[in-house]
Amino acid sequence: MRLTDTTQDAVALDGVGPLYDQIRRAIRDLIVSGAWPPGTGVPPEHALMERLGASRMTVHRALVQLAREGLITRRRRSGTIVASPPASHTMFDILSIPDEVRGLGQDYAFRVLERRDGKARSAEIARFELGSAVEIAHLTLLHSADGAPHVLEERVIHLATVPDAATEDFTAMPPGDWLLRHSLWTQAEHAISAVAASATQAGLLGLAEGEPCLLVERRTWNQERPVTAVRLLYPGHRHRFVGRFGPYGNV
Amino acid sequence: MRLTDTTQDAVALDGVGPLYDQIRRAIRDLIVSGAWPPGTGVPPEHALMERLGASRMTVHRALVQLAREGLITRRRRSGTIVASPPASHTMFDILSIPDEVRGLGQDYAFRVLERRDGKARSAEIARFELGSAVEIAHLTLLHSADGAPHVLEERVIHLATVPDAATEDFTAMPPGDWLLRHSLWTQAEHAISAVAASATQAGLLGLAEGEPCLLVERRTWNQERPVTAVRLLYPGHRHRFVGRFGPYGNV
DNA sequence: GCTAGCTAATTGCATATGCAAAAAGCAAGC
DNA sequence: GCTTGCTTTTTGCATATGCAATTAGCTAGC
Repeated sequence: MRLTDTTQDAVALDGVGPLYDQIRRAIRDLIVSGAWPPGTGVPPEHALMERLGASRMTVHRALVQLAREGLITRRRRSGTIVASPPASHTMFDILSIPDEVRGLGQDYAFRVLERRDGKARSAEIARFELGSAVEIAHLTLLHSADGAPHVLEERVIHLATVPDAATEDFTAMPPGDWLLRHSLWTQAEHAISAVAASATQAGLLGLAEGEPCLLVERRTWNQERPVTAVRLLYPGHRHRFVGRFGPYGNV
Repeated sequence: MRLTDTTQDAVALDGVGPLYDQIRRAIRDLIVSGAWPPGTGVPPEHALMERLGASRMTVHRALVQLAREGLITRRRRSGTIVASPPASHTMFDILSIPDEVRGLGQDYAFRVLERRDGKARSAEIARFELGSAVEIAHLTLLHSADGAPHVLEERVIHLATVPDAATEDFTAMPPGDWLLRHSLWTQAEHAISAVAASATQAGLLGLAEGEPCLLVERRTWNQERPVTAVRLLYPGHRHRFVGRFGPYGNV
């Protein structure tokens, strides 16, 4: 089954800038907007050439660049398909906590401590910088690695953007992973800071009150619409985020 | 004055992979190795074409890609020159603390609290993962923003790699910035964690003992040779590192 | 000396052409 | 059915050509 009939979609050139770049952007927009989801077959160069009235080399140049950017993968004879979004591109990327734990060679488990759906309360509005009166699911979870507390997660999901979340109980998969599969995001904002664990947090994480923790806050949007916001509290003495790179890019 | 006579350097092709990519890598290597420092004029396309026996389009393709990667900048008629390494490419990049503070619109100042040159002592060896008996300069500094403590820096500089550091007193410029101008780096490793401020640290930063701080540790190398290692301690409640991006790259 | 305008160097872009390489799918032979 | 090899589709690469756009540097005129 073909997921998407790409012949129906207008690869629309906007006339600004070089032709190859117009083509590149037009296809990129179809991909990032979700019109061509991962796995979709991109028309072959000859087809695009005719549809766009450009030479094959020009179309080729656009596609090669998209491939280098990781938006598409190309194989001779098989053709070109839309790639899955890269799981990670910096050390603060959207990453799955199960993957993170398993990547360390430890057993992963999680537990939903609390859940409440409905209009956001004032504490939540302040903590997550929400608009007033938005409908959210509010979750608190504890992730553990080899049985020991790993990270404490507090999350809100915007039900207006992700209505399916209302009927999902998050027993099979933590909400972060579920959202990666059931929603799209186009923007994310991360902040990292150091805070002292409150009494409650310390209790859940097995720390003494006031111990330093790394707080990772992340908010994601899909085209201006908020998707989710999460605060991840990592025990500081047990955790480091590490990255390695050179002046001209990651290695 | 021409910094570098590029006509003397061998743009050496290795015969592996596509020609345009061999050319790209050959020129990239001359740049990242320091043979063509920033500002060096890259030979024009016609010259490379003759020297390499390739067509102009092929040479062009290599140069266009290097330009997109930020290694060179190109202007019609003026030609192509080696670009300065990008100051920053993720939120944990090598960045100048003066720039960081001034970017927040605050006044910057710094003070060297302590300095000792000589063989590394055991505490330093442990803290910075040094080899034994390496010659280092060991510095402690306090950076301030609008008169208030901003970050506490503890740094070692490998004198074998950067001998000039021995005769520099770091009054005009903090060592981080000085190193950016007086040494090359090809690799860096960052780690970020949360720690409690010790009594001494708390005193210098104007905190209470035990308050959470963000600890950024960074080590840099130039082709396997260690250049410097630094531990930056930021008051946690006053500091956040923020980054914003989309699934397909920074915005 | 100064300015306006020309010249020429250099990169940017698009096209056409031809061949190479990979690999999916088909056909022939066993 | 299974394998072998051929055909054909699709991308990958290199070249040649021609023109456009930019602009450094020169020149002529004042």
